Amino acid sequence: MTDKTMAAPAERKRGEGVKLVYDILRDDIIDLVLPPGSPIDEIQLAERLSMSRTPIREALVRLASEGLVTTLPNRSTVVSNIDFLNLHTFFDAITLMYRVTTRLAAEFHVPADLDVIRARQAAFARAVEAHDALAMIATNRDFHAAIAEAGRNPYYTGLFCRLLDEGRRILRLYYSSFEDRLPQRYVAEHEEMIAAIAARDVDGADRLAKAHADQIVQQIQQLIARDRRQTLAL
Amino acid sequence: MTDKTMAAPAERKRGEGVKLVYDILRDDIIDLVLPPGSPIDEIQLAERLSMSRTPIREALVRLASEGLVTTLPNRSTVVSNIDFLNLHTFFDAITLMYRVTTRLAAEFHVPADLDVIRARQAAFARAVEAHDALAMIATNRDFHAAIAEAGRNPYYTGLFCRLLDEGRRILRLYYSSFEDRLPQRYVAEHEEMIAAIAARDVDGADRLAKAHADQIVQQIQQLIARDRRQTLAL
DNA sequence: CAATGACCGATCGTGCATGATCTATGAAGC
DNA sequence: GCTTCATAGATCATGCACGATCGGTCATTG
Repeated sequence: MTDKTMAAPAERKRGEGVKLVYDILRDDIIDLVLPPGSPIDEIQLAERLSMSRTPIREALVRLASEGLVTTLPNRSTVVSNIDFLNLHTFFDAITLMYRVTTRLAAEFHVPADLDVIRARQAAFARAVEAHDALAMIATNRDFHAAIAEAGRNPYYTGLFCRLLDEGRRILRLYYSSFEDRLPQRYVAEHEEMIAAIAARDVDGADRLAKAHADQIVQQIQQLIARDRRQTLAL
Repeated sequence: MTDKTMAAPAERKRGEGVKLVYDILRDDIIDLVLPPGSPIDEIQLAERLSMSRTPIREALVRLASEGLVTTLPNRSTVVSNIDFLNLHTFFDAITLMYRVTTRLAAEFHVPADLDVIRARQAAFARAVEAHDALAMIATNRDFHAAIAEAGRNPYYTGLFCRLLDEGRRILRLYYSSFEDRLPQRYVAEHEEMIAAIAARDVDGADRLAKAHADQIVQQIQQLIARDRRQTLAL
């Protein structure tokens, strides 16, 4: 479908086939190259990637267990829908994960973690500078994932990354309506969070994370509300 | 290996093979029938369940994505170890999940949820009555899973159930050392939690959940410490 | 006579079985 | 101790069969 997915007849080593398919599909789903509801045909994919159906099925099983695709028994497997009715559960969970991961990062980080976090923040700032909304979404996710890693709780990082990826899908739906004021604010908030983490100010980090999460939740809700009005206006 | 896993040559419908293998392996891993580190041979399993390797591989992929098994590339897949060094991350995460799920249950439950929760509590009480430690562990998990369901946040329930299952594995290692005093206390604490949920007392439910979680964490830590001493005494 | 609904077969795609191949490991030989 | 080779087991390819959907045909009814 995309040029990227077409160009994969290169030699690949044994044992990397499943991961290859998994990564491609995961990226395409999160980037909405495959929009929710798209059917995923094993045979087409097998031909496109010039491999057999077996590794593709295994990648699909993995994606299904993470909720990114839904397999209809004996029929097809489709990209999972975004459940707009239960978005509040998403907001609730991601806000909590923002908070606990940032808290733990302030508590348990080591100097090397800060280097990674600052590098991710720099990438985010560059994306904002370049007005590249897609890059902003991706680098923002990486920034917070790095903070979570510094907290060193794999249970939280696992859930948090899932939620961040789901957030990427949602934001992609609306990224065209981004304004420049908010991203600049995010850059500043990120800097404050880094400072709190570096100072091992757990409560401060928590407070900033909560405020940051509320910002993002509010932004998404506004984007959705705006979209609703436009839809109704037709 | 067990009689249960042997008895599976019965007819099965198309599309249920993977789920069958997945459920059997999952139960055996959580119940420590397959202790951590056990190698899982696809061919042996295929012969034992009289099916081909394909559905077994797909079940293993699913288990791997949930962290219950670890696949060493191009070698074998083994049952994942319990990481005793990082147990504190487990305790931290499960305590938080106890709290948020109980809070949400107090907020969002409907009357039918309470029926399920009370039924699970009755089953737990019966297990305590019968001094059946294994049943206590299992029914306790079901009780809290029911509370989480009543909270209606699939992100939390997903992580919480994973943590509860991991807790089952840990407890199984030490279940022989259970005393009768603690389970009785758990029954009483469960009753208080139900009352708080039914009364929609969010803060009270939170407080009780935290106390309950602390109890359980403390118990596990004591069991481990006792085991350490015994190990050193050899 | 036209419209609607049930039955039936073709077709597509998944679910499972099995064969072929490669890789890592451990044992044997130098 | 290093190299070579045999072997076990994972990884991938391919073939077959079942199940579901879709279109057509025919009977029934207004």
